Amino acid sequence: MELRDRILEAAAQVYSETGFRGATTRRIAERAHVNEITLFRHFGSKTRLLHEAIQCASSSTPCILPAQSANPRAELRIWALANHREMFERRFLIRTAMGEMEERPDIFPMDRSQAVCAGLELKAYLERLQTENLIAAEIDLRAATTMFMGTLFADAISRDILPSMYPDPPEISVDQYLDLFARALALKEPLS
Amino acid sequence: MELRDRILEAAAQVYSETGFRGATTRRIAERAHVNEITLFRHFGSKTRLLHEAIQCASSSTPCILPAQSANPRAELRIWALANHREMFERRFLIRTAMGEMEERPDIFPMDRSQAVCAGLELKAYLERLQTENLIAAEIDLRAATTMFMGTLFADAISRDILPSMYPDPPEISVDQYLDLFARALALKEPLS
DNA sequence: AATGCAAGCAAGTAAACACTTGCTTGCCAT
DNA sequence: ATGGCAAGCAAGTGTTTACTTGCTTGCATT
Repeated sequence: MELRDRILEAAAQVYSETGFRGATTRRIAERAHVNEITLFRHFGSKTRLLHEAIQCASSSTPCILPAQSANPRAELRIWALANHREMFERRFLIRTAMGEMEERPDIFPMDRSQAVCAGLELKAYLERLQTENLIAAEIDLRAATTMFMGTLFADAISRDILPSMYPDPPEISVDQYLDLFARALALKEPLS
Repeated sequence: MELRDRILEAAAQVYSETGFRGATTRRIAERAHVNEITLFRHFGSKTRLLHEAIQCASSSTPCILPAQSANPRAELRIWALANHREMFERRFLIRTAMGEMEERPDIFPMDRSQAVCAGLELKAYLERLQTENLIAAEIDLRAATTMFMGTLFADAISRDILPSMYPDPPEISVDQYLDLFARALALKEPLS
């Protein structure tokens, strides 16, 4: 079962680089070191192959924020870095899929994407902190979540094409974002 | 000279919807209600036509922050809304161009894009406020600028494909972002 | 040794693509 | 009225595309 995975990986790569129209069966076959006909024997059509390949390439194991928060600042740091890394590693796929979203809305399940799930998890985590009075009560946590996720997302997909805007490595940038975010939320550390 | 502009507009539209490969000369000609050959007579080749069309479609008149800030909060609100609107209206072009950035890096001049210029302007504006002690001195304004621009940018290009994440209209969302941003900066209003 | 299956190879099909050529039509200024 | 110019139309070029068919090769199981 090694060949099938090799084809799927090649297809996802070529799609990420050149989009649906640019991902010709010839190019995918070359990248996978496989005869073009093998693609059709395994997946039936280019469309089905790319669907499966993108599904595979976009699935990920979500990073989880702890239910009991001992050190919110440190926990958020680890979580934000992990999520930024996930999005950054998939930036080619994300950018291409977003660019083709109107033409092929079903090829990339945005509703269950990394960013949306992570956003929901972050919001739940912050709400817990708010009930523990570690976050000011008047803060709108949905806007805060959207703002922070937007910051991480924009960084992950723009960093490599706008180097002048993102001169620092992700670890430093995420720290800076978290500093500002903590100020905005008036985040307090829990007692002892 | 109306025909030339009609072709350019049609080309930019079709490109935004379907990308470079999808923007066939036939489709562009149909959209512009023009014979396909007219495209070649006017622009020589598909590549040159699309280059010019995208150049046209991405040029914009930047919204300017005042040099003397009387009411930072209100000034930032107007500025942020105008910039969000600019990006939102061009979201199809931005998404498509970003998706094809590696394959065709020169087709969309990202370095001089709306977002980058706006970011520089915002940073200069905030630095002025910081020298007037309206912003806490220890704030890293470059990170703050990147964060706010990232929030605006992610909102503008994701809002229509992730409605569950952006339920409020832009005017309300931008207000919420500004609330949080002002808290993060510890922004004060100038005296009298 | 015989069978079956997975993969490769050669060749071809119909459609779409960018772009060209030759000729016709309509309009505007002289 | 006549000339020039901008646009349309018809037809065709060579290339690339997804996908098919017929046949061969190699390997693993019985």
